[in-house]
Amino acid sequence: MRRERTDAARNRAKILAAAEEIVAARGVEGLSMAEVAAAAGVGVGTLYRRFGDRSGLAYALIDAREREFQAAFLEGPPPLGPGAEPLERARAFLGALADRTIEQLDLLLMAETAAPPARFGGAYDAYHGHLVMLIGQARPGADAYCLADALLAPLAAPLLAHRLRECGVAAGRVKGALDDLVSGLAGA
Amino acid sequence: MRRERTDAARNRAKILAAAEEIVAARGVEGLSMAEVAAAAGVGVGTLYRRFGDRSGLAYALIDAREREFQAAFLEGPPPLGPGAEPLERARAFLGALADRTIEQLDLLLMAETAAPPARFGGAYDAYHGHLVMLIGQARPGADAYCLADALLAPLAAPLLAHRLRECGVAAGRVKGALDDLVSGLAGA
DNA sequence: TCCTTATCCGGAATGCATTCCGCTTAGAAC
DNA sequence: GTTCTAAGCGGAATGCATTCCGGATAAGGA
Repeated sequence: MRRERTDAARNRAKILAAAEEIVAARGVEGLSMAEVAAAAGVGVGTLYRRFGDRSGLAYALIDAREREFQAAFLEGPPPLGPGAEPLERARAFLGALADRTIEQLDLLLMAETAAPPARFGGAYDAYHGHLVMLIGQARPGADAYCLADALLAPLAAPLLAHRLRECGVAAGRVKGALDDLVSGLAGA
Repeated sequence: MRRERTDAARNRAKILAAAEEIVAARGVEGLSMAEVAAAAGVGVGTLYRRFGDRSGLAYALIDAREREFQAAFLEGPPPLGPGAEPLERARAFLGALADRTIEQLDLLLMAETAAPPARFGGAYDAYHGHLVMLIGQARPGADAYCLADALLAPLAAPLLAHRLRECGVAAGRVKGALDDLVSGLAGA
């Protein structure tokens, strides 16, 4: 796997910029592959070569704003970063992730039509791995791997979007429920 | 809202039968709207009038096998039906739902591309309501509504499909994790 | 039995994601 | 500077879900 060719890198940047602009102007629904390609001045084939498909493009847009969040929970100050109790970190992490998810709900709604490989790789994997570590510290005997999935699942964009937008549920309640579940893990 | 016209009812049945047949023969991927319409001997417009869209058709196929399950947890014998402790019922229910979800994974994968209204109405609502009742009994003060969503979320088809098929996770582990979470709710 | 009309039907038309493939070019080797 | 080739490019072609709308028809009332 060699370094990306300079024309390819240039095109990637142009595409991302064009996509951001379109999303800002007309929202996520207005984001059609043909239009992004035209705005970026490349062919649609190029777009697919770089991002795989529509949801791959959405993930790329999300990932651009992803780095700082990962830094915060990996090496930032407590309670998110190291220093706090594992379950307290887990609660803080899930709360922060909920906020983040809500912020980018439309983009995530579009991204989550992706096929599993893309969907559960990348950022999901990072979140999952982080939780596995924290749960493993707090409850050495437990199936941290599956518990981490179970705690991440309630933050799926479609469910969140429905509850917050259609049912009038407040974000705080969702976080509260997750807190309860994490707290329940302590006593076993 | 009057009764369905007889020709409409006949077409609905023909469409469902044709769809079942195609799924049995070629799997869910082979299920194209045009093909179902042709096999049923109706126009595609009819199909859309009746089922809304592709995922609506998938839900209709699933719902056909849904009645008996609902009966089991509403009025069947314990531990699924009435008679057992609420949290024990909740564990039994989630375990049974997991089995059921895994059985129909392909159909659900197709159905869950649906927009929220269809996706979180119908069967989901029934499951959710049931859990809300059980959690309410076990923990009067808790936010049963959000906790129920959180416990149902890990059974989302895409996550389950990925973990079981790509990662080699056994179904029992997923159920075990849910058991742990439910058990954690007891001590609070 | 004959009207009336709300409901339903069919399938052509549309729009968009995705694929395909022959052409072009960056960049390494000499 | 020249050559070579893997990587990249464009955009026409394809396939499928979804929409549209003029024509048919079930069903209740006169």
